Amino acid sequence: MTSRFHKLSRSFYARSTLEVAADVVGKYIVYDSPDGKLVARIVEVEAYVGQDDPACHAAQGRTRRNEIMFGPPGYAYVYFIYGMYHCLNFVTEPENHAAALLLRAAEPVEGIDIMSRLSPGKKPIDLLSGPGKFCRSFGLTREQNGIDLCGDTLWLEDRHEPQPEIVRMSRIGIKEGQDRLWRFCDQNSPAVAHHS
DNA sequence: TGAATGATGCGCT
DNA sequence: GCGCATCATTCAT
Repeated sequence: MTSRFHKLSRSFYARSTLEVAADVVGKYIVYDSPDGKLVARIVEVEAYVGQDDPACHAAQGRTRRNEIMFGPPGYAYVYFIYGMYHCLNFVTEPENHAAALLLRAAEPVEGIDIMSRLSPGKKPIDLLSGPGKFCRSFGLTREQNGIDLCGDTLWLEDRHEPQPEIVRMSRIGIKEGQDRLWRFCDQNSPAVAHHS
């Protein structure tokens, strides 16, 4: 039998970041990790869009850290923050348009035992309910920066579920650019920060 | 239940 | 040196 699950192709990412953001909520992220297969349902993302977005890492131009954002779409951008956490992004828009989606929260689906080993003492719903927690529970670090999301290691899947009810909110943890409603959430997910 | 804070190290001025 | 796309803990109400 053929799989009902469809890996998202490069063209999915090669669009306006806000379009991709609205579409990516409710999709699944799959990681063929060294410890086993991990699957989660995406419920919260934030858009960071190019040179005109003061909160975007690419706002000050190209650097060693952010260069993956300037490349072609459909790649993973992983960075280290606050001395102890990592954050995962999906690069969007055509090459030289530096933009990405920050994965803020997801619901664990498969490999919960593995995630719990990486983040001890957490209830399943709290394993992936934040960008730092997601990377910790998935075992993602800067070693995974630059992975091709159209390859066989880390990718997104459409599992053909009904489109979730999406609410747009202000982005979290930034000083400038809070006027833009560029946080996209599944309104009904218990893993979403119910913050303003 | 919400506000304040410390942990901790890299990236860039 | 300073700031940071976070989180867990502490303390106040």
